Amino acid sequence: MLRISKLTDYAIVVTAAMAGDPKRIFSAAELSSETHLEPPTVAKVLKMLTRSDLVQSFRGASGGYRLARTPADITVAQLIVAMEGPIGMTQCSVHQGLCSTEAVCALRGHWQQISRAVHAALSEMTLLDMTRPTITHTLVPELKLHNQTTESP
Amino acid sequence: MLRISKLTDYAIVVTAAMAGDPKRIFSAAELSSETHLEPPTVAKVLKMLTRSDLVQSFRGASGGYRLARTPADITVAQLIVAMEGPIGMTQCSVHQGLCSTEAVCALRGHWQQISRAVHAALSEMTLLDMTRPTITHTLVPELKLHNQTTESP
DNA sequence: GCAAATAGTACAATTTTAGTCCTCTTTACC
DNA sequence: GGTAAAGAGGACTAAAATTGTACTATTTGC
Repeated sequence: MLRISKLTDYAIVVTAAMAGDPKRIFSAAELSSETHLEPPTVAKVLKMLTRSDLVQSFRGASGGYRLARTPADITVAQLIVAMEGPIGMTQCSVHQGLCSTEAVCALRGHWQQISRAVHAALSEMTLLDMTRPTITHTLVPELKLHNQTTESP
Repeated sequence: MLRISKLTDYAIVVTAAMAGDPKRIFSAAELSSETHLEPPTVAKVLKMLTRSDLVQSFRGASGGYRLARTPADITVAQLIVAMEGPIGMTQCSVHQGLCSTEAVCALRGHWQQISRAVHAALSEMTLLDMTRPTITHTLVPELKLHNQTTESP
């Protein structure tokens, strides 16, 4: 299915919640009840995002977390990279020399191109976009055509 | 890392090998030695691709496999879909109603948009492209060369 | 009929991922 | 200063997905 991990998914849910009030400092517990995710999970995600400087943390009593930048300046690509490491669809497109068939396989360069294209697509969507209604935003030219509204959340 | 499964990777290696001589019928054993992948693995991949009509199979003695279309008409997106099912980065972008937070999470429509964008990027790269030297082809949305409109699922 | 080849299914082992818990450090406030 | 709230960091367990393989059945050419 070409999927991101659940933890990455959670990271986006949590940061999208924070984007609703970008200046405010949220405790992990608050974000947990707002997103309906388990407290330990939310805490784990926030720690990871802090290490990548996508959110700022404040320790001590009345501490918590806040987005490090405005929602418009945080992309889905950045969030995915923070949680999973470099975007690459195959091992060989990220690390050289780990694949046993690398010597006889000419595909590595192509995978790198594909990964860059996917990365570019993911860089088009910001956290601000994620907080807006679905229909307004278009990502790639062709997609303007079939812009259907499939859901009502 | 946002990756495809190894089996999907193998599928592309195997079909890329077949693309070198699109008319020829290859046995699974031949493709195994050509790609340096284990015979059972190659067999498994070919069976899956056959079910999705990306390769044709010929049973019986002197049987084997052949690409069902020309390499230019088979995209990486199609191969990924054949191996992994619909491209969707989260469960909710493929199946409705399985995510427990769906009721309170407004992200589903956005994930569908993102998935379509990724699908579009993956539809730009064909098996023919994969057999060519790396440097010539660029794929990043801004530099897009050809607009082939493959349908989104 | 026999040999070569694919079809289909099932399975065991490995690897990843998820989720939780525990201890330590920092800070606000009385 | 003491205490409680909150994050930091790491370790660990359980569960799930992925892999790779094996086995049996079926088809076809000679």
